[in-house]
Amino acid sequence: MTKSTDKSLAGVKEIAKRANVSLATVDRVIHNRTGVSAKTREKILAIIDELDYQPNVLARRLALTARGTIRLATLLPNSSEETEFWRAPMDGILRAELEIKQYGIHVEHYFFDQNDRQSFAKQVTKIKKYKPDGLLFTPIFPEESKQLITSSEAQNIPYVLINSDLPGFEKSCYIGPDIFNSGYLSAQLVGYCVKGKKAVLIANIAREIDNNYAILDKEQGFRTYFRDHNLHNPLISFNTTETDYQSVRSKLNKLFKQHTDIGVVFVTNSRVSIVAKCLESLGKKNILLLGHDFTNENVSCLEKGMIDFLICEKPEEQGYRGIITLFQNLVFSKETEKTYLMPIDIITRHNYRYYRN
Amino acid sequence: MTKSTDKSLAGVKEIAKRANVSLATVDRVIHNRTGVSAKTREKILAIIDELDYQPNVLARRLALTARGTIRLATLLPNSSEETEFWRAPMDGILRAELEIKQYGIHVEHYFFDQNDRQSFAKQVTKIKKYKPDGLLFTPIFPEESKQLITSSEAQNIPYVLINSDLPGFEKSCYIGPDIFNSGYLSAQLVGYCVKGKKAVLIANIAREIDNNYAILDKEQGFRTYFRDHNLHNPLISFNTTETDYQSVRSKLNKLFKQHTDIGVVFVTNSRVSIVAKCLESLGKKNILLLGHDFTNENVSCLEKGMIDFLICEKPEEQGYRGIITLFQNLVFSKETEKTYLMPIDIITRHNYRYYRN
DNA sequence: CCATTTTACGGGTACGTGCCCGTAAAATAA
DNA sequence: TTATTTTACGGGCACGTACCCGTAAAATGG
Repeated sequence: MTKSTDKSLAGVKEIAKRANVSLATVDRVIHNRTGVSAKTREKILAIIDELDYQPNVLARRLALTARGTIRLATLLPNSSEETEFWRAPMDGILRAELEIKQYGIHVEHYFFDQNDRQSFAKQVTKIKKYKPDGLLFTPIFPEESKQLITSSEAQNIPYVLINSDLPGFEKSCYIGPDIFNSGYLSAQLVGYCVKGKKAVLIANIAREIDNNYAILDKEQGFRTYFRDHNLHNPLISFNTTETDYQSVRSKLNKLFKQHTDIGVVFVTNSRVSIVAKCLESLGKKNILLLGHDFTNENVSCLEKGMIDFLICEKPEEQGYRGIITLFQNLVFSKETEKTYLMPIDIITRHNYRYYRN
Repeated sequence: MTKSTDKSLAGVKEIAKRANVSLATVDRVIHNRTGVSAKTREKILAIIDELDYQPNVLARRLALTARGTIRLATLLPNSSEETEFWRAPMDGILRAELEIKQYGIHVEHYFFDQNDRQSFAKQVTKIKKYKPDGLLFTPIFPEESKQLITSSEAQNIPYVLINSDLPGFEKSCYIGPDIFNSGYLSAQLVGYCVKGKKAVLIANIAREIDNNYAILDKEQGFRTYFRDHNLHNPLISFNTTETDYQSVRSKLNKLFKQHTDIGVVFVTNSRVSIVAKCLESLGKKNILLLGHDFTNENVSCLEKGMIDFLICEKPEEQGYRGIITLFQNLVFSKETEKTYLMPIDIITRHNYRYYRN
């Protein structure tokens, strides 16, 4: 049994006593300030090392509240009914906020429209005016996001990217899934469940697909699995930028007439429930349906057996962890991991009840 | 946008100023102490309510450190190579410990031998001598555990059960999986993956099986799924209390000769890797193998494709959350949830890398 | 050798809360 | 009425850290 727990109770006072100096001198050493002779500095550092001194977080923050609050900013899509997904990260952010409010942190929220690059740029200028000490956002628009990163680094303010990555671009912190492998895993599930040589439909339903790494990478991962494992099921891509129910339904209808042997549908984003309803209305049964995200609509379809698998990557925790990361970086100058890859969770109608997003 | 964030900065001082009283009087009201006239009490309570005052956690704990540390005790099986599983909850406990050490909490660890009821009882008497303020344990031995619960309640010390439950017995907090549904979910996976009417082997490999709810409930859940869904695959139970590789191998060998149509093996606890090695050595391929827990051995087999699915219930987090629950109960008198059911996670060789236990 | 600057350090206060102690005023007892 | 208890409140210190201010002693300047 170690005694380290006992030692770690020691504070600045104890150090000062052992070094025969005042609290202030110890303080100077701890904060690398001037005004201490080399000799005493060495002595104090030795004692700090020996005692394995760790500053009391509570007292530190308490003392620091006098110095004013730390300001954080978030930039995420506003969550519409259609893209309910973005509520979860915001929930996580709010939870983190509540937790660290006491430490003198304030968070300001900015929202943009997923279908409007302009709105993103507009919010960015607002944020720059606010001059936050830390920043959290999702790089949905690659070009604008790269600019934001560059300017953040120029001003030396820490930033965190969540939910989707900016492949091949150097950044200081990404929190989210490994999107390629997320697609790869989905394919593995399909591989287990599909019977024979049935065809597999890969459904990309989004306003923008061309620049959308979150979708493109996922499809790549999915297809790669089939290639890696010599599975010869036909893989049919289905792209549509018209995301409403009627459009999706009529297009699916055509596809199913064209390809009569479709046994699986994989939806590359959260719009699974729309597909589920289309399949039901088209009278398509015995089709394995899987897709992404723990939205209310999706879960409700999962529960009824209309969806077989949901792949989820804890969006709530992404938001939470993003804020906590900034907090720890700014307050305790803790170094942030470059990438924190979220688990890729498999949800069915029999474990969704226990899932925490 | 609410202004509540601004208000919540107000502290005791502000309340005192508004009520024209001293800090001490406000303090008395907050802690329901005597020595305040009904009139001023009312006035202060009104102001507290209006300001939505919430005490500063940091300052509170800092002030309280003078009053001595809070003592917690844990009682878990010692983790041998054979039952590596129990390292994870302990890791979580240690992580929590590190986090709340600063708040003046000390945790003492007690261990018992999973195969020896006596050792459990012995540790219980030691714990009673220690007189902890809070207790965390796993109720592997039902009778002894019930006694421990009863005595804890008599002395009014909060306790948390983790990992497996004590069905039908009233207790104040359980943190762990819904074991029955965990088995149910495993069966669902089998249902998706199994081809035709192949037989399914349910392997219970443990020193004690009769009283082992963690195993019995799981098997029940598994079988119930097959009944609920009219699946007529033969389900064969395989019980053995000899847990070493050689014994398991020879018994499996006999079984496979007896039943030639076995297509699936479900191991009801963490001893999946042993079975994996047996299957390999017996030259059995194309058998779907699934079981429990994210141990090193299991993961290594998963990686190599010898195991198809691992079902996990975040044992690390169970330990972490258990300690945090006690902490919040004791320090912030936060009421504890009666049951916190952990997610039931599905791990394959393509998402295990991202899993956090 | 004295005046001025620099170095090296100690004293003291603040952060928000918990709690002990002291004490006027009010209530009760003699 | 006076002595004693009770009520209702204020003052002040402590928790561990951060940081401002003041000041002897040492170093430098002329």
